[in-house]
Amino acid sequence: MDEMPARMAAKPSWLITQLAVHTRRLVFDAFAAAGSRGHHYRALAVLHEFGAVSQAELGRRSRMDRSDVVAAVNELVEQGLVDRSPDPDHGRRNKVTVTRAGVRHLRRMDGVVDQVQDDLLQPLSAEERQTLTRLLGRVLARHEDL
Amino acid sequence: MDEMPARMAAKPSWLITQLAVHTRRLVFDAFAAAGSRGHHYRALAVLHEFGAVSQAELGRRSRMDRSDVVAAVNELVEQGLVDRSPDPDHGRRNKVTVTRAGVRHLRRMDGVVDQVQDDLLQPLSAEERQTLTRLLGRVLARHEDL
DNA sequence: GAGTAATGTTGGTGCCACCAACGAATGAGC
DNA sequence: GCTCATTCGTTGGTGGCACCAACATTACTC
Repeated sequence: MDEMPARMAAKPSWLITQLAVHTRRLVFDAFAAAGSRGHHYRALAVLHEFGAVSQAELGRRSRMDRSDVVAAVNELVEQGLVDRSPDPDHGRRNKVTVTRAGVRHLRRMDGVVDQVQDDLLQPLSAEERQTLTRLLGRVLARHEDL
Repeated sequence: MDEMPARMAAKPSWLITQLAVHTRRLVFDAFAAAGSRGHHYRALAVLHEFGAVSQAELGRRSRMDRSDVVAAVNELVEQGLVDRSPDPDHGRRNKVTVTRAGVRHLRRMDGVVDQVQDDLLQPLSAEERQTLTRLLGRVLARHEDL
């Protein structure tokens, strides 16, 4: 691989965005091979951990725009992995729930995701992986609450 | 900010791609405020550090697709920041060079980029920043040569 | 000299984040 | 109660970034 400018190679912003490109590809390929996609996994994860929620809350918890949630839920409904029904207590709101098949699919994808972590962090020791995760978590947290 | 699923919050792949979103926004906004863009900075950095190169090499060194290089160089030429001329020794190849104004612009953008690093890593100490940079660099290097 | 590779260019694709607007419905302040 | 602001689902669209296919032209390899 050709050498890149030194001023770029040393910048955290470059390292993060560039590594994210590779990461996205790993994740995308792994999901694609299993017939799924990132948005789907995120939605299923939210529904599994927080129970039935509205699409709006689903979007907030999975960091997705409302409009993207619509598409994701549409696709998941079509695959029988979630159910969408109007919330009886709440006129406008939808209640989205994972199906049995959805939970099974989520479990499979959990395995896929774990595999990706291993591919991604291959050059690092267990301790280094932990350090990296901790530091990234702190930086991200800072940027999430403003 | 709403809580996200625990299985996601702990995954390096999630932390990296999600932090990259915030990073891209910081970089994009900072560049936009200075009337520039990421591709432009990358191209100028390559030209400044490696001298006059072909568009193909420019793309390889800045991790851009050849087609994206065409657009970036077009725009930079229009702003007078680079010159594009046919390589005399090489029929098909173009020789791209930074202009005086291009170097000045690059220097300004260097300052902008440095500021972004500070915003980005605010919660970390100097030592932690160094650790993070080193770990990210190692992981990225691994994924760049296969 | 013939076949392969590289170059610049055009014109796409797709993911992901995001925005604007809208009608419908809920919630808060008074 | 009634008004006003907010929330919700949905449609349709933007833009950055990475990437791919094809093509004509030129260089490189054997």
